[in-house]
Amino acid sequence: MPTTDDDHAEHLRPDQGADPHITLTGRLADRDSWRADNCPIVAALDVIGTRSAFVIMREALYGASRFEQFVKRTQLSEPIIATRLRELTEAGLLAKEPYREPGERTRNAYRLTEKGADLLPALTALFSWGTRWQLSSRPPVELAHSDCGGLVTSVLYCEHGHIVDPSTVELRPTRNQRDGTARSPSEADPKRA
Amino acid sequence: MPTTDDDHAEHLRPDQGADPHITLTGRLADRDSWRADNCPIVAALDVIGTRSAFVIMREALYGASRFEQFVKRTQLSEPIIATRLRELTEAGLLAKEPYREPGERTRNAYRLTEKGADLLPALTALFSWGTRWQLSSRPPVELAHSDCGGLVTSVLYCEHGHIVDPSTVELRPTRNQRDGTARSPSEADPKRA
DNA sequence: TCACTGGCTATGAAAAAGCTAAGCCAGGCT
DNA sequence: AGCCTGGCTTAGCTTTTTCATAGCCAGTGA
Repeated sequence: MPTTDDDHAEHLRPDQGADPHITLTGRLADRDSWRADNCPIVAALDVIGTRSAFVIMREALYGASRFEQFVKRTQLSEPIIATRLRELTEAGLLAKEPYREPGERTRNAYRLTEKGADLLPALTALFSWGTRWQLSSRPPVELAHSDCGGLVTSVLYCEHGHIVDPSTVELRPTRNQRDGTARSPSEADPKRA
Repeated sequence: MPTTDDDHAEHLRPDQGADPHITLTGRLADRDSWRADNCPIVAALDVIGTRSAFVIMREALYGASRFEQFVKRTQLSEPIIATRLRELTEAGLLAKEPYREPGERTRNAYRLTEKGADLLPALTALFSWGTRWQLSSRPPVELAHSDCGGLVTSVLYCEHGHIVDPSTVELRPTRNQRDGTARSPSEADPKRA
Protein backbone atom coordinates (compact mmCIF):
# COMPACT_ATOMS: atom_id res chain seq x y z
CA MET A 1 0.00 0.00 0.00
CA PRO A 2 1.53 3.29 -1.00
CA THR A 3 2.12 5.74 1.79
CA THR A 4 1.41 9.43 1.55
CA ASP A 5 3.54 12.38 2.56
CA ASP A 6 0.49 14.59 2.64
CA ASP A 7 0.85 16.77 5.73
CA HIS A 8 -2.85 16.62 6.32
CA ALA A 9 -3.09 12.86 6.14
CA GLU A 10 -3.67 12.58 9.83
CA HIS A 11 -6.61 14.98 9.72
CA LEU A 12 -8.32 13.25 6.85
CA ARG A 13 -10.64 10.41 7.36
CA PRO A 14 -9.22 7.75 5.15
CA ASP A 15 -11.68 5.11 6.23
CA GLN A 16 -15.08 5.85 7.61
CA GLY A 17 -15.10 2.66 9.58
CA ALA A 18 -11.56 3.00 10.82
CA ASP A 19 -11.79 6.29 12.66
CA PRO A 20 -15.41 7.30 12.97
CA HIS A 21 -15.20 10.52 14.93
CA ILE A 22 -17.45 13.50 14.29
CA THR A 23 -16.43 16.46 12.20
CA LEU A 24 -15.53 19.76 13.82
CA THR A 25 -16.49 22.69 11.60
CA GLY A 26 -15.94 26.40 11.38
CA ARG A 27 -13.66 27.79 14.03
CA LEU A 28 -14.00 24.54 15.97
CA ALA A 29 -12.00 22.68 13.33
CA ASP A 30 -8.80 23.60 15.11
CA ARG A 31 -9.57 21.68 18.26
CA ASP A 32 -6.60 23.04 20.17
CA SER A 33 -7.76 26.62 19.73
CA TRP A 34 -10.73 26.31 22.09
CA ARG A 35 -11.52 24.69 25.38
CA ALA A 36 -14.58 22.63 26.19
CA ASP A 37 -15.64 24.89 29.04
CA ASN A 38 -19.35 24.72 29.84
CA CYS A 39 -19.52 21.35 28.17
CA PRO A 40 -23.06 20.01 28.47
CA ILE A 41 -21.79 16.46 28.89
CA VAL A 42 -19.69 17.51 31.89
CA ALA A 43 -22.63 19.52 33.19
CA ALA A 44 -24.76 16.38 33.01
CA LEU A 45 -22.05 14.38 34.76
CA ASP A 46 -22.04 16.96 37.57
CA VAL A 47 -25.44 15.51 38.48
CA ILE A 48 -25.29 11.95 37.38
CA GLY A 49 -21.59 11.27 37.11
CA THR A 50 -21.43 8.37 39.57
CA ARG A 51 -22.27 4.76 39.00
CA SER A 52 -24.72 4.84 41.91
CA ALA A 53 -26.57 7.82 40.43
CA PHE A 54 -27.02 5.96 37.14
CA VAL A 55 -28.33 2.88 38.94
CA ILE A 56 -30.76 4.91 41.01
CA MET A 57 -32.03 6.71 37.91
CA ARG A 58 -32.48 3.31 36.26
CA GLU A 59 -34.73 2.23 39.10
CA ALA A 60 -36.58 5.54 39.15
CA LEU A 61 -37.33 5.02 35.45
CA TYR A 62 -38.40 1.46 36.27
CA GLY A 63 -40.92 2.93 38.69
CA ALA A 64 -39.23 2.95 42.09
CA SER A 65 -40.25 5.83 44.31
CA ARG A 66 -39.77 4.72 47.89
CA PHE A 67 -36.53 4.54 49.79
CA GLU A 68 -36.94 0.83 50.56
CA GLN A 69 -37.59 0.08 46.91
CA PHE A 70 -34.30 1.69 45.93
CA VAL A 71 -32.56 -0.30 48.67
CA LYS A 72 -33.96 -3.64 47.52
CA ARG A 73 -33.60 -3.12 43.83
CA THR A 74 -30.14 -1.55 43.54
CA GLN A 75 -28.13 -3.45 46.14
CA LEU A 76 -26.44 -0.14 46.98
CA SER A 77 -25.85 0.80 50.63
CA GLU A 78 -28.42 2.89 52.49
CA PRO A 79 -26.13 5.84 53.19
CA ILE A 80 -25.30 6.10 49.49
CA ILE A 81 -28.93 5.76 48.45
CA ALA A 82 -29.97 8.46 50.89
CA THR A 83 -27.20 10.76 49.68
CA ARG A 84 -27.91 10.25 46.00
CA LEU A 85 -31.68 10.62 46.47
CA ARG A 86 -31.11 13.91 48.27
CA GLU A 87 -28.73 15.14 45.56
CA LEU A 88 -31.00 14.07 42.71
CA THR A 89 -33.95 15.74 44.43
CA GLU A 90 -31.99 18.94 44.99
CA ALA A 91 -31.00 18.84 41.32
CA GLY A 92 -34.63 18.49 40.30
CA LEU A 93 -34.56 15.01 38.78
CA LEU A 94 -36.73 13.64 41.56
CA ALA A 95 -39.40 15.32 43.66
CA LYS A 96 -40.03 14.40 47.27
CA GLU A 97 -43.76 13.96 47.82
CA PRO A 98 -45.39 12.91 51.03
CA TYR A 99 -47.84 10.05 50.78
CA ARG A 100 -49.62 7.93 53.34
CA GLU A 101 -50.89 4.39 53.23
CA PRO A 102 -53.97 3.75 55.45
CA GLY A 103 -52.85 2.69 58.89
CA GLU A 104 -49.31 3.86 58.33
CA ARG A 105 -47.58 7.12 58.91
CA THR A 106 -46.69 9.62 56.26
CA ARG A 107 -43.64 8.82 54.22
CA ASN A 108 -41.93 10.45 51.30
CA ALA A 109 -41.94 9.21 47.76
CA TYR A 110 -39.23 10.25 45.35
CA ARG A 111 -41.18 10.89 42.18
CA LEU A 112 -39.51 11.14 38.84
CA THR A 113 -39.76 14.60 37.35
CA GLU A 114 -39.76 15.61 33.70
CA LYS A 115 -36.11 16.53 34.11
CA GLY A 116 -35.36 13.07 35.45
CA ALA A 117 -37.43 11.31 32.82
CA ASP A 118 -35.53 13.17 30.14
CA LEU A 119 -32.54 10.97 30.92
CA LEU A 120 -34.32 8.05 29.29
CA PRO A 121 -32.58 8.51 25.91
CA ALA A 122 -29.17 8.46 27.62
CA LEU A 123 -29.97 5.39 29.68
CA THR A 124 -31.54 3.68 26.66
CA ALA A 125 -28.40 4.39 24.64
CA LEU A 126 -26.24 2.88 27.39
CA PHE A 127 -28.66 -0.05 27.62
CA SER A 128 -28.31 -0.70 23.89
CA TRP A 129 -24.54 -0.22 23.93
CA GLY A 130 -24.11 -2.56 26.88
CA THR A 131 -26.36 -5.13 25.24
CA ARG A 132 -24.46 -5.02 21.99
CA TRP A 133 -20.91 -4.76 23.22
CA GLN A 134 -20.57 -5.90 26.80
CA LEU A 135 -22.94 -8.69 27.64
CA SER A 136 -21.92 -12.12 26.41
CA SER A 137 -25.53 -13.11 26.05
CA ARG A 138 -28.68 -11.12 25.57
CA PRO A 139 -29.97 -9.57 28.78
CA PRO A 140 -33.16 -11.08 30.18
CA VAL A 141 -35.04 -7.85 29.60
CA GLU A 142 -35.50 -5.61 26.59
CA LEU A 143 -37.00 -2.21 25.86
CA ALA A 144 -39.97 -2.20 23.54
CA HIS A 145 -42.49 0.16 21.99
CA SER A 146 -45.85 -0.76 23.52
CA ASP A 147 -47.74 0.56 20.47
CA CYS A 148 -46.13 -1.81 18.00
CA GLY A 149 -43.96 -4.22 19.95
CA GLY A 150 -40.74 -3.20 18.21
CA LEU A 151 -37.46 -3.02 20.12
CA VAL A 152 -36.41 0.46 21.21
CA THR A 153 -33.02 2.05 21.06
CA SER A 154 -31.66 5.57 21.03
CA VAL A 155 -30.79 6.95 17.63
CA LEU A 156 -29.30 10.17 16.38
CA TYR A 157 -32.06 12.32 14.95
CA CYS A 158 -32.15 15.80 13.56
CA GLU A 159 -34.77 18.49 13.84
CA HIS A 160 -35.67 17.99 10.19
CA GLY A 161 -36.73 14.45 10.88
CA HIS A 162 -33.70 12.60 9.56
CA ILE A 163 -32.13 9.56 11.13
CA VAL A 164 -28.56 10.77 11.29
CA ASP A 165 -25.67 8.54 10.39
CA PRO A 166 -22.80 9.18 12.81
CA SER A 167 -20.54 10.07 9.88
CA THR A 168 -22.79 13.04 9.13
CA VAL A 169 -22.70 14.53 12.61
CA GLU A 170 -20.76 17.70 13.00
CA LEU A 171 -19.91 19.94 15.89
CA ARG A 172 -20.30 23.58 14.97
CA PRO A 173 -20.34 26.92 16.77
CA THR A 174 -23.78 27.59 18.18
CA ARG A 175 -25.83 29.81 15.90
CA ASN A 176 -27.90 32.68 17.17
CA GLN A 177 -31.53 31.79 16.82
CA ARG A 178 -32.44 34.84 14.86
CA ASP A 179 -29.86 35.28 12.19
CA GLY A 180 -27.84 32.08 12.24
CA THR A 181 -24.62 33.88 13.05
CA ALA A 182 -22.26 31.65 14.95
CA ARG A 183 -21.44 32.73 18.48
CA SER A 184 -17.84 33.01 19.49
CA PRO A 185 -16.90 30.26 21.94
CA SER A 186 -15.51 32.90 24.30
CA GLU A 187 -18.72 34.92 24.02
CA ALA A 188 -20.59 32.42 26.12
CA ASP A 189 -17.57 31.36 28.11
CA PRO A 190 -16.23 34.34 30.00
CA LYS A 191 -15.34 32.11 32.93
CA ARG A 192 -12.18 30.06 33.41
CA ALA A 193 -8.81 31.10 32.10
CA MET B 1 -60.12 16.74 44.71
CA PRO B 2 -61.52 13.50 46.06
CA THR B 3 -59.02 11.02 47.33
CA THR B 4 -59.14 7.31 46.60
CA ASP B 5 -58.73 4.33 48.86
CA ASP B 6 -57.92 2.18 45.89
CA ASP B 7 -55.17 -0.16 47.01
CA HIS B 8 -53.50 0.04 43.65
CA ALA B 9 -53.50 3.81 43.51
CA GLU B 10 -49.76 3.96 43.95
CA HIS B 11 -49.14 1.66 41.02
CA LEU B 12 -51.34 3.58 38.67
CA ARG B 13 -50.06 6.44 36.68
CA PRO B 14 -52.52 9.14 37.47
CA ASP B 15 -50.68 11.79 35.57
CA GLN B 16 -48.39 11.08 32.68
CA GLY B 17 -46.45 14.20 33.36
CA ALA B 18 -46.25 13.64 37.07
CA ASP B 19 -44.52 10.30 37.19
CA PRO B 20 -43.22 9.41 33.75
CA HIS B 21 -41.49 6.11 34.34
CA ILE B 22 -41.56 3.23 31.88
CA THR B 23 -43.96 0.34 32.12
CA LEU B 24 -42.79 -3.04 33.30
CA THR B 25 -44.73 -5.83 31.61
CA GLY B 26 -45.24 -9.56 31.92
CA ARG B 27 -43.41 -11.13 34.80
CA LEU B 28 -41.34 -7.98 35.17
CA ALA B 29 -44.37 -6.06 36.40
CA ASP B 30 -43.61 -7.18 39.94
CA ARG B 31 -40.30 -5.38 40.17
CA ASP B 32 -39.37 -6.94 43.50
CA SER B 33 -39.58 -10.43 42.11
CA TRP B 34 -36.46 -10.13 39.94
CA ARG B 35 -33.02 -8.64 40.16
CA ALA B 36 -31.30 -6.52 37.59
CA ASP B 37 -28.34 -8.85 37.28
CA ASN B 38 -26.51 -8.61 33.98
CA CYS B 39 -27.94 -5.16 33.49
CA PRO B 40 -26.60 -3.72 30.22
CA ILE B 41 -26.43 -0.25 31.74
CA VAL B 42 -24.19 -1.51 34.55
CA ALA B 43 -22.16 -3.48 32.01
CA ALA B 44 -21.63 -0.26 30.07
CA LEU B 45 -20.65 1.56 33.26
CA ASP B 46 -18.06 -1.15 33.95
CA VAL B 47 -16.16 0.37 31.02
CA ILE B 48 -17.15 3.99 31.01
CA GLY B 49 -18.43 4.55 34.52
CA THR B 50 -16.01 7.33 35.49
CA ARG B 51 -16.17 10.97 34.69
CA SER B 52 -12.70 10.84 33.14
CA ALA B 53 -13.72 8.00 30.82
CA PHE B 54 -16.66 10.05 29.56
CA VAL B 55 -14.47 13.06 28.98
CA ILE B 56 -11.85 11.03 27.14
CA MET B 57 -14.51 9.44 24.96
CA ARG B 58 -15.84 12.91 24.21
CA GLU B 59 -12.44 13.94 22.92
CA ALA B 60 -11.99 10.69 21.01
CA LEU B 61 -15.30 11.42 19.27
CA TYR B 62 -14.09 14.96 18.64
CA GLY B 63 -11.10 13.46 16.84
CA ALA B 64 -8.33 13.23 19.44
CA SER B 65 -6.03 10.27 18.95
CA ARG B 66 -2.67 11.22 20.47
CA PHE B 67 -1.77 11.19 24.13
CA GLU B 68 -0.80 14.87 24.12
CA GLN B 69 -4.11 15.82 22.52
CA PHE B 70 -6.02 14.14 25.31
CA VAL B 71 -3.82 15.94 27.84
CA LYS B 72 -4.41 19.38 26.34
CA ARG B 73 -8.06 19.00 25.60
CA THR B 74 -9.37 17.35 28.76
CA GLN B 75 -7.36 19.04 31.51
CA LEU B 76 -7.16 15.64 33.20
CA SER B 77 -3.86 14.50 34.73
CA GLU B 78 -1.42 12.39 32.72
CA PRO B 79 -1.53 9.35 35.03
CA ILE B 80 -5.33 9.25 34.78
CA ILE B 81 -5.29 9.75 31.02
CA ALA B 82 -2.74 6.98 30.58
CA THR B 83 -4.78 4.65 32.79
CA ARG B 84 -8.08 5.38 31.07
CA LEU B 85 -6.57 5.09 27.57
CA ARG B 86 -5.13 1.71 28.49
CA GLU B 87 -8.45 0.54 29.92
CA LEU B 88 -10.49 1.81 26.97
CA THR B 89 -8.05 0.16 24.57
CA GLU B 90 -8.18 -3.12 26.46
CA ALA B 91 -11.98 -2.88 26.38
CA GLY B 92 -11.92 -2.35 22.60
CA LEU B 93 -13.27 1.20 22.41
CA LEU B 94 -9.91 2.51 21.18
CA ALA B 95 -7.21 0.81 19.15
CA LYS B 96 -3.53 1.59 19.61
CA GLU B 97 -1.95 2.13 16.22
CA PRO B 98 1.64 3.09 15.56
CA TYR B 99 2.16 6.02 13.25
CA ARG B 100 5.17 8.11 12.34
CA GLU B 101 5.54 11.71 11.26
CA PRO B 102 8.53 12.36 8.95
CA GLY B 103 11.59 13.23 11.02
CA GLU B 104 10.02 11.95 14.17
CA ARG B 105 10.00 8.62 15.84
CA THR B 106 7.13 6.18 15.90
CA ARG B 107 4.34 6.98 18.33
CA ASN B 108 1.01 5.40 19.08
CA ALA B 109 -2.33 6.80 18.14
CA TYR B 110 -5.46 5.80 20.02
CA ARG B 111 -7.96 5.35 17.22
CA LEU B 112 -11.65 5.22 17.86
CA THR B 113 -13.14 1.84 17.05
CA GLU B 114 -16.66 1.00 15.96
CA LYS B 115 -17.36 -0.06 19.52
CA GLY B 116 -16.16 3.31 20.78
CA ALA B 117 -18.02 5.26 18.13
CA ASP B 118 -21.20 3.46 19.11
CA LEU B 119 -21.23 5.52 22.29
CA LEU B 120 -22.17 8.57 20.26
CA PRO B 121 -25.92 8.21 20.94
CA ALA B 122 -25.26 8.06 24.70
CA LEU B 123 -22.95 11.07 24.64
CA THR B 124 -25.32 12.95 22.38
CA ALA B 125 -28.19 12.24 24.77
CA LEU B 126 -26.12 13.54 27.69
CA PHE B 127 -25.11 16.54 25.57
CA SER B 128 -28.77 17.34 24.88
CA TRP B 129 -29.81 16.74 28.47
CA GLY B 130 -27.03 18.93 29.84
CA THR B 131 -27.87 21.64 27.33
CA ARG B 132 -31.53 21.62 28.24
CA TRP B 133 -31.38 21.19 31.97
CA GLN B 134 -28.02 22.14 33.37
CA LEU B 135 -26.43 24.97 31.48
CA SER B 136 -27.78 28.40 32.26
CA SER B 137 -27.06 29.55 28.74
CA ARG B 138 -26.69 27.67 25.50
CA PRO B 139 -23.30 26.06 25.10
CA PRO B 140 -21.00 27.61 22.52
CA VAL B 141 -21.13 24.47 20.41
CA GLU B 142 -23.97 22.37 19.00
CA LEU B 143 -24.35 19.07 17.21
CA ALA B 144 -25.71 19.25 13.69
CA HIS B 145 -26.54 17.07 10.72
CA SER B 146 -24.10 18.03 8.00
CA ASP B 147 -26.51 16.90 5.26
CA CYS B 148 -29.27 19.33 6.21
CA GLY B 149 -27.93 21.58 8.96
CA GLY B 150 -30.55 20.53 11.48
CA LEU B 151 -29.68 20.16 15.15
CA VAL B 152 -29.05 16.59 16.31
CA THR B 153 -30.22 14.88 19.45
CA SER B 154 -30.77 11.32 20.58
CA VAL B 155 -34.32 10.08 20.38
CA LEU B 156 -36.06 6.87 21.27
CA TYR B 157 -36.71 4.89 18.13
CA CYS B 158 -38.12 1.48 17.50
CA GLU B 159 -37.20 -1.13 14.92
CA HIS B 160 -40.42 -0.45 13.06
CA GLY B 161 -39.34 3.10 12.41
CA HIS B 162 -41.40 4.90 15.00
CA ILE B 163 -40.25 7.80 17.10
CA VAL B 164 -41.16 6.47 20.51
CA ASP B 165 -42.78 8.65 23.13
CA PRO B 166 -41.30 7.81 26.54
CA SER B 167 -44.77 6.99 27.81
CA THR B 168 -44.96 4.13 25.31
CA VAL B 169 -41.72 2.47 26.33
CA GLU B 170 -42.00 -0.78 28.16
CA LEU B 171 -39.55 -3.18 29.70
CA ARG B 172 -40.44 -6.75 28.90
CA PRO B 173 -38.86 -10.15 29.21
CA THR B 174 -36.53 -10.80 26.29
CA ARG B 175 -38.19 -12.83 23.59
CA ASN B 176 -36.50 -15.72 21.88
CA GLN B 177 -35.76 -14.79 18.32
CA ARG B 178 -37.51 -17.74 16.82
CA ASP B 179 -40.84 -18.07 18.50
CA GLY B 180 -41.19 -14.93 20.57
CA THR B 181 -41.39 -16.86 23.82
CA ALA B 182 -40.15 -14.78 26.69
CA ARG B 183 -37.05 -16.01 28.46
CA SER B 184 -37.15 -16.47 32.18
CA PRO B 185 -35.01 -13.83 33.91
CA SER B 186 -33.24 -16.59 35.84
CA GLU B 187 -32.61 -18.50 32.64
CA ALA B 188 -30.01 -16.04 31.54
CA ASP B 189 -28.95 -15.13 35.03
CA PRO B 190 -27.62 -18.21 36.78
CA LYS B 191 -24.95 -16.13 38.50
CA ARG B 192 -25.20 -14.19 41.71
CA ALA B 193 -27.41 -15.18 44.60
C1' DT C 1 -47.13 5.05 77.71
C1' DC C 2 -44.48 1.82 75.22
C1' DA C 3 -42.87 -0.89 71.41
C1' DC C 4 -41.96 -0.90 66.80
C1' DT C 5 -40.17 0.56 62.44
C1' DG C 6 -39.05 3.08 58.09
C1' DG C 7 -36.03 6.46 56.88
C1' DC C 8 -32.62 8.18 57.55
C1' DT C 9 -27.66 9.94 59.89
C1' DA C 10 -23.17 9.18 62.00
C1' DT C 11 -18.93 6.88 62.20
C1' DG C 12 -15.06 4.62 60.68
C1' DA C 13 -12.99 2.31 57.07
C1' DA C 14 -11.68 0.70 52.42
C1' DA C 15 -11.27 1.33 47.69
C1' DA C 16 -11.23 4.05 43.73
C1' DA C 17 -10.44 8.18 41.27
C1' DG C 18 -7.75 11.83 40.62
C1' DC C 19 -3.82 15.07 41.41
C1' DT C 20 1.22 16.94 41.52
C1' DA C 21 5.79 16.16 40.86
C1' DA C 22 9.54 13.65 39.53
C1' DG C 23 11.68 10.38 36.87
C1' DC C 24 12.49 6.73 33.28
C1' DC C 25 13.41 5.39 28.65
C1' DA C 26 13.44 4.44 23.77
C1' DG C 27 14.32 6.34 19.63
C1' DG C 28 15.42 10.04 16.74
C1' DC C 29 18.71 13.84 15.47
C1' DT C 30 23.15 16.05 15.62
C1' DA D 1 28.11 9.26 21.76
C1' DG D 2 25.18 12.54 23.71
C1' DC D 3 21.10 15.37 23.89
C1' DC D 4 16.32 15.88 23.59
C1' DT D 5 11.60 14.69 24.13
C1' DG D 6 6.97 12.41 23.99
C1' DG D 7 4.85 8.99 26.42
C1' DC D 8 4.44 7.16 29.79
C1' DT D 9 5.25 5.19 35.15
C1' DT D 10 6.03 5.81 40.02
C1' DA D 11 5.32 7.75 44.45
C1' DG D 12 2.86 10.13 47.62
C1' DC D 13 -1.03 12.48 48.50
C1' DT D 14 -6.04 14.26 48.47
C1' DT D 15 -10.69 13.70 47.37
C1' DT D 16 -14.55 11.04 46.30
C1' DT D 17 -17.26 7.04 46.34
C1' DT D 18 -18.92 3.36 48.63
C1' DC D 19 -19.55 0.14 52.35
C1' DA D 20 -20.82 -1.98 57.06
C1' DT D 21 -22.58 -1.11 61.27
C1' DA D 22 -24.85 1.12 64.76
C1' DG D 23 -27.88 4.33 66.26
C1' DC D 24 -31.43 8.10 66.22
C1' DC D 25 -36.11 9.56 65.92
C1' DA D 26 -40.78 10.67 64.68
C1' DG D 27 -45.01 8.81 64.25
C1' DT D 28 -48.19 5.06 64.44
C1' DG D 29 -50.80 1.26 66.82
C1' DA D 30 -51.72 -1.35 70.87
